[in-house]
Amino acid sequence: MNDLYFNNALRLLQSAEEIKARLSGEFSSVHGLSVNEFFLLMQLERASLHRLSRVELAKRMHISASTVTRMAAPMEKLGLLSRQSDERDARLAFVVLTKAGLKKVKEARATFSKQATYLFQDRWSDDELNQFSALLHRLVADAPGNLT
Amino acid sequence: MNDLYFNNALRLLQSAEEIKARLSGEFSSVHGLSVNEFFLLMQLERASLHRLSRVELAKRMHISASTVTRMAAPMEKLGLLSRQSDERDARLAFVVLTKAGLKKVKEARATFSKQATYLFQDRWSDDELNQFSALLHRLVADAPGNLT
DNA sequence: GATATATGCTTGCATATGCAAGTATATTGC
DNA sequence: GCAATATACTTGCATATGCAAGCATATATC
Repeated sequence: MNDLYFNNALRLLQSAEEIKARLSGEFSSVHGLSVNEFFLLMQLERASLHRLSRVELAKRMHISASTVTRMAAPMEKLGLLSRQSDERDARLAFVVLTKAGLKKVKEARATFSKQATYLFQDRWSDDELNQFSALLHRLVADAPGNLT
Repeated sequence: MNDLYFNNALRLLQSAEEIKARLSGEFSSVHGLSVNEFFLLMQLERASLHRLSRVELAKRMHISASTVTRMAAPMEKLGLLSRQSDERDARLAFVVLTKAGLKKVKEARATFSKQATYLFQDRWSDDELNQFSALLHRLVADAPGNLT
């Protein structure tokens, strides 16, 4: 058992929980979104044509296909998403970001950015931030849903 | 909006999700535990007298008190935990790690460590690991449930 | 071209979790 | 010492999520 590996992984997970806990309150009150819904919008914002099949979205978000179905339904009612079928493959049901969805994700991104700033600013230097960013990049660069 | 802060926070959250997704499968099949149950055991392992009140445990884990109640019940049936009241304050119901629970958390820690090793080894040098660890420490050092 | 297999999505059920209300006990203010 | 308030825990309800089964469509095999 290597304590250096162990501690790093543990600290990373605990840091993520801290951040997520801090984000979730503001997200729901200000934007009416959960953090996961925000991530879904970001995946679509980044995708070509602002759309993804449900299965692809599930893979990128590390969630099940059924969860995508159920997450998308209420956001579609709110007008943030719409549904689009594929002409060639009738099985496909794309989740598409609407104009309103695009606006929403940009607003929510500002909240996320503000919280991230609180977290790192005054605690880390720009050099350290860049180091950290480069190291994390190696962990997520080849992940299917990497948003950075 | 500062993209450096934003990207770091996002990468950190995405890395954590990657790791958690990778861990959860092996944890449930090998140890019969969820990752969160493992974290609960680790909190108790680290606590003085191997015990914590439910409220304190909830704070350290960023979960609600009711979730602690419900997580502890089945683990108590399995003999990993027991319940202890306080003589002075009858409201308190400590969650106590049993001998079997201590054994289980040590086994599970080996799994966690193995996965952490897969993740970082060959990708990061020891120097980088130490840098990363120090930076993360600043994020979680003052958190109530910091396990490192 | 018919059958078998694979893929994408949805739905039923089980589990996990938070919030708010309820209950029991402690503490505070007077 | 009593009433008001605070704290610790539990429970009912609502929401979120995964798994497995089911359905529709596509692809492969022959």
